[in-house]
Amino acid sequence: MQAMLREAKAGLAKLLADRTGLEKERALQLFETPRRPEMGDLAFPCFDLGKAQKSSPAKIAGDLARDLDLSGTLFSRAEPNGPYLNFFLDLPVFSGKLLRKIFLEKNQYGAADSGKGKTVVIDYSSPNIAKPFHIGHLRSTIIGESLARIYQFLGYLPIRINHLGDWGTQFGMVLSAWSKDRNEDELKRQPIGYLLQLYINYNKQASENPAYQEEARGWFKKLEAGDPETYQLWERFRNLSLEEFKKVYGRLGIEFDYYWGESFYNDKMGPALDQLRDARLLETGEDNVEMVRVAEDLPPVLLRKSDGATLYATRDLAAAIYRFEKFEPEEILYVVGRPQELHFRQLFLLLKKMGYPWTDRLHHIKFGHIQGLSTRKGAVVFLEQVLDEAKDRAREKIAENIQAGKLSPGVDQDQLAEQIGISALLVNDFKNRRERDLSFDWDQVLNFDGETGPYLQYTHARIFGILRKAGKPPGPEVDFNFLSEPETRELLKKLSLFPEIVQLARREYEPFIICNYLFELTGAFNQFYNHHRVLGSGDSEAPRLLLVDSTREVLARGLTLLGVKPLERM
RNA sequence: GCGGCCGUGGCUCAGUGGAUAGAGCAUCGGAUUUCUAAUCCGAUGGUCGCAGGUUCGAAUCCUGCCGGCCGCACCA
Repeated sequence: MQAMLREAKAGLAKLLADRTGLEKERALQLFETPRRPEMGDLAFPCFDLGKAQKSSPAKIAGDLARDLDLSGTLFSRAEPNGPYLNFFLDLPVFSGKLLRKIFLEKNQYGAADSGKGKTVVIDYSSPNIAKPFHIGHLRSTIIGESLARIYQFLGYLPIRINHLGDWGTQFGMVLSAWSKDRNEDELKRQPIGYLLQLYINYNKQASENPAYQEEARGWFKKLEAGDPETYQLWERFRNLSLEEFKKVYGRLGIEFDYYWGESFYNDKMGPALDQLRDARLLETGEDNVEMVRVAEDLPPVLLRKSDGATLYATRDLAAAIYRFEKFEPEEILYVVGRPQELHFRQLFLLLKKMGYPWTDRLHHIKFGHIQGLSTRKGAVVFLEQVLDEAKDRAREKIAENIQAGKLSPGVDQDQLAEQIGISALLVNDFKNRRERDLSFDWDQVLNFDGETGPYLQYTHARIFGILRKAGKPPGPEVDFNFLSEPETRELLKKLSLFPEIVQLARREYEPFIICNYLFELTGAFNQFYNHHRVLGSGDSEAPRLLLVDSTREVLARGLTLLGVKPLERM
């Protein structure tokens, strides 16, 4: 699974294929990483060969170890170990190749042009207008942003779309509530909080009194019909909410290309519905609702309510068609929670039924929802609260470090605390595979020890410390024979994995893979750091400086791909 | 009821066909005259939910059961 440099493996695979008759591709797949470093750097299990040759895997491993000619490869020797054939890197050759490559490619190490000329539309974040940005929205926001950066790094042109929830019946409620009891001062003071309050109160009343329900629907119909006054009011609410959201995006360093909320597709749904009608896919059900049956074992997709108003699915339908026609993307990614899995399955099937040939380019990038995100009293936790608490915690540590003389009092403490807090929050999320439900735990978010954002940042800052004090820039003309200790070897191997890690993260739409890798990388670096000095280490100094600088390059790039800004001191 | 996802040390999670199942937190013990101790080293801790099956080999694949979460026509 974990792979060394691709060429290194490919070379070995060819050797093995020539010698044994095994297919090269198959051999390539079989490579593994040995359980423990002493066993070797790359392992080849011989079970398949044993079966094919009707011989014992252990004997085959032994024979191969004796017969293979490794000259010209990155490996110096092969050793049988039971049914495994273990290869050992020729470290000076390997480190020389690797570190020179990173030195030359700089922040493009791991990048690719496989996405050149291709566009990918990413639909993410998408909070609801008039509702607070709580930490449940964080996942979509940061996963989407990270994917955008990963795609960009691989040469794609990402289109970042924020599919704001700015349309729908719930808006009718807010408008209706406002019409009954408005408070301009409150709206100015805390726009989202106030609009939310209107919505909550109204919703409560509506559940008891059907007349309220009716009235809200009436307001939404009016809005959808384009009534100027209603539209203006709606637009005002929308802008107020958007301003609030942009504050959060600013803190996270995120900029969208388009804020095309659901309202944006208001005039694009008609044609889509006509098309469905022409194709005789649209059926009329109970109370005149209009719907399409997409599969026998799935519920039908409702596209029009009995009062003629549209639904979420109608807008998503129009959006998909519009986006595809406008951008002709290689892929459209919907970074939306797993509870909406059925909705997207239906949507994709619906588009397929309409005859669009690109429906296999649509992907629902689902993620688990956050458990326990409410306070003891049961209120939702706002994202900004969490961010501010993490920031406070970081501020304490910064103050300690200044006191201890590890950090100059001149640093921008607020900016630093902000960045550390953000990394804590983001990494707390990226630590887990995205489809898993995430348990939100204050103690965990505010703990800066171990596998955390601050750990990654701290490692980066330490590296900067060394480079700052080195006094001279690292160079590639060094004696690679001095990079030989076990800790050094492990760090080098981790560095070599980065390009494939990025590819894998894209293939699986999984920022976690990069995050997890960064923990392996920084873990290896910190072991190296605690066992070996760089500055003043004589002949080792120059090669170690190059190694450390390469680590900085990869760590900084990895953090950036996660949406985290690397810190130079902390 | 139907469908989907999940069940791995006290807690949070990696590992999804291969070697003695890993990490972080927590607990206990240790490391700093020298590049930041937000670090590192060590110890304790697991019948991988349960029962069958497939395989040379299963945490991983198949079947059944138990437990939890989510979704299932006019919310988004």
